[in-house]
Amino acid sequence: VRVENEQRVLEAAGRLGYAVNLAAQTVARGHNGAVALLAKDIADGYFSPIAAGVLQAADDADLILTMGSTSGQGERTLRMLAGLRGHRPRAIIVAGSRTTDDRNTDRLVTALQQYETDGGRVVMISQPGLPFDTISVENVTAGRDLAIALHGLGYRKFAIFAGPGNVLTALDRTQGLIEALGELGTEVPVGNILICPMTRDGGYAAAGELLTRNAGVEIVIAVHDSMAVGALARFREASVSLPEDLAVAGFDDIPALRDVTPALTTVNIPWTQVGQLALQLALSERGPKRVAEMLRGHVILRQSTPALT
Amino acid sequence: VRVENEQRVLEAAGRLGYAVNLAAQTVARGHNGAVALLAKDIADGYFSPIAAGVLQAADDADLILTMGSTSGQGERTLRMLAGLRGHRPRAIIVAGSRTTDDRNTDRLVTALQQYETDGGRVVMISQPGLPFDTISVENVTAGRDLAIALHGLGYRKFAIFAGPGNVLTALDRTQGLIEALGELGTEVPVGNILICPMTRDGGYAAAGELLTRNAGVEIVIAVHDSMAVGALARFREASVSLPEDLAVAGFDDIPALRDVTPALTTVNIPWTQVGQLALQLALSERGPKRVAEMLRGHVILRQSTPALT
DNA sequence: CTGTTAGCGCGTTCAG
DNA sequence: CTGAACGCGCTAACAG
Repeated sequence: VRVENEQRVLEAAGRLGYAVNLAAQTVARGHNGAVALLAKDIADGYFSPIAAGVLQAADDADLILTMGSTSGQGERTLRMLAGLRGHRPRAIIVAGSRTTDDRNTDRLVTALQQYETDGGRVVMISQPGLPFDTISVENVTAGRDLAIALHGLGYRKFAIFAGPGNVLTALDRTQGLIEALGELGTEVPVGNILICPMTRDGGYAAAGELLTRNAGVEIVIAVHDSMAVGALARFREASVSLPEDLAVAGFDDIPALRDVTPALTTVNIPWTQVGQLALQLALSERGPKRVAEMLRGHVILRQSTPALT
Repeated sequence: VRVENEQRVLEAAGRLGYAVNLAAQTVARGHNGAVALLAKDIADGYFSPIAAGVLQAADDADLILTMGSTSGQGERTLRMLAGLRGHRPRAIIVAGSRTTDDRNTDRLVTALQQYETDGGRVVMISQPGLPFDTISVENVTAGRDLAIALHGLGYRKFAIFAGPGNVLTALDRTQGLIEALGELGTEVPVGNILICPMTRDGGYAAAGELLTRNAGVEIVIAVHDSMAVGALARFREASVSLPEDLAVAGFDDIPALRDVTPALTTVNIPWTQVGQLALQLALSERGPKRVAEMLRGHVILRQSTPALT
């Protein structure tokens, strides 16, 4: 293109206040260049670290991210997916733990495969075992590592805020905890394993429940930090001194932990890296065989779980 | 439409995995039905209550919200606006305090007027004095009310974390504080007014600065809660007992205050209502004369500012 | 109520 | 390197 003409056009465009019509581009090209994130199980007000990881990765790649969050409802997830598809994203990333009893998984898979047939790209986060490229996290190992670390500090009387009974992430972490403790000779009484929503308020409620039982517990482990934060608030209300009277630990190392007292022991999960890998995968061509990568977390000991002397 | 035919079409659509092409709809209709939120000055990790208010309102109205956040940079805001326009939203809401020295305001106004000419709808939040429909907040009054309340509790030695020197919201709140205190006979020494970014980290840094000065202050007022939360963290690190040795107050009543100790005194700003009004305005036809509504906040006293005896 | 037709703004040909 | 023509999937306007 001649420079002179380019200038002339640009100048005219500026004068007339022209703005590209991305919708028209999308129609002509078949997709809109953006990546969609379909997130289930977003925890509470504290924005899910999963989403945050993908978001940051998208930002670094200078990519637009369309987001849809559904409250774990299978039916709603399907509707949301249909809506997202309407925008013709070049890739869809599905994040959030799968549940053991979701009858809609099949329909989800079908819809996503349909989308792939239409030329889209699908990447799953935290949902191993589905027929798509997947990035996930070693939740059982994370549970084991945390249990071993805390047992090493001298803790023996555990309570576990185990999350809902059907969320795989919660189940895996709980399993890891119980398994490792068992191998170390420490049993967790069934009564000390509390089922509750994986949210701040869920942790708050479970803490209240635990208080009424007076179970002589030394430490509470919540399978997600947001629950641990809620528990902290409830214990504080009940004038339990932390961490002297009771230790607390969580999982994920969410950013909100910065402003919590005492500083919370947790298992850092490299969500940013998960997000980057997922995005990278989403932008790449689909290979002949399915990618299935697993990442590990690492325990971070902080003031909420001092060594018992 | 005959029910029989509708069924037949729907069934075929499901079988073929049909998904509407919203982009094509947008091209044909001229806009995409969504409302865009162009937010400046998003505070820190804690998502701006302004955006949260609009988001909630949009959710209630079952509307899709396109968001663009710019870090207060005038140049970037313009580029972002161009990008948003490309998506053909039916309305654009511009949120975030205006600054006194932004040379790009004129260009922003021009671009937005161009958009209005093309049939779009523009609504401003917190930026009074611009030629568009506007919802804003009485920041001077909020400052005055908080000052009067705290003076009433017995406080006389104030420090103010005043935010950046060019953000109108920060300036107005600071002005209200100083004015009202002056009328009550309490002067705030210029050295006790700290300029800092309107973020958690800004408050954290300002608190550190204040500690080195040893100014004999009874109470710190930050012009935004996120700064107050940061200050809390810094004071705690320095083993200042709160609120015994030092009181702290903020503005906005952001949700993150729930998990902060001690509970923070603040001025609740009805951001949800602001968001609702803005959205309502954005969906309505533009009237002959400009709408300019002002909302008031109200002081909430909590444990961080006990009465001095 | 139904079938038909003309654009919407842009990418992608294919000639000039 | 440039201009013209076609088609993307859909809405709106119109005729049957």
